[in-house]
Amino acid sequence: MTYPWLELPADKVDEAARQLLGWRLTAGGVTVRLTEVEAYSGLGRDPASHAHRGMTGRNEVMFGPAGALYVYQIYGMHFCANVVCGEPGVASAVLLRAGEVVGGLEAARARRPAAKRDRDLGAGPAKLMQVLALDRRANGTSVVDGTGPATLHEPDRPVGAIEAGPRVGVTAAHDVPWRFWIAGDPTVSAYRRHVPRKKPELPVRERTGR
DNA sequence: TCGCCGATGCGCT
DNA sequence: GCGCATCGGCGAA
Repeated sequence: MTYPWLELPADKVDEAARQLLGWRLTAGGVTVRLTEVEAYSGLGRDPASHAHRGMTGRNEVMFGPAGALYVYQIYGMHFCANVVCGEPGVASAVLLRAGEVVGGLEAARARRPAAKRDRDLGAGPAKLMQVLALDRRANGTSVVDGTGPATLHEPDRPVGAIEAGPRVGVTAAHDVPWRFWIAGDPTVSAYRRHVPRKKPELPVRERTGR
């Protein structure tokens, strides 16, 4: 199989994100059709990118070859995955935000008992990971050469219209419309602007003077 | 449907 | 020690 987005240079990560819509990710006996993604630039000018401040132990994979999964843990309990794009040395990546379960429906339902409707099964970056039974062990594995737990396959039907808007849950660079989704798809969550978690009121605890 | 909130681990300053 | 590219349950509207 050929992966056109795999060949795109790092500065075209937004184009890679668009191209990834409609591709099918298979892992753990479940297949998901990508309906919502976000681009993150590795050029050093994207403050929202995990790689914005250079290479660290966590984001190391982002600096490697395209086609690898960059998996990170968020809020201590969830995992999210990116597909690394662009040439090695530049940390561009595409976050997988949502998808429609198109294979292995029973397994998907079993893994996400909280989902009330099938369209909710993969409607979120961490939900995708749950449905596909992927976690930190998938970090650094390839989705293009068959050696990893997850594999990407080209779309089996036309993708149709694509829409774009600001990225979700991102504090910085709110003006960049680098979230892409398949227009009208029910698995795409409504956009919510990032609300900084309200800091709990300063502890009213009196200084005990001790 | 929306908004708030707690859960919970760890990377990074 | 702070804050996070989140999710699900709850109560209010």
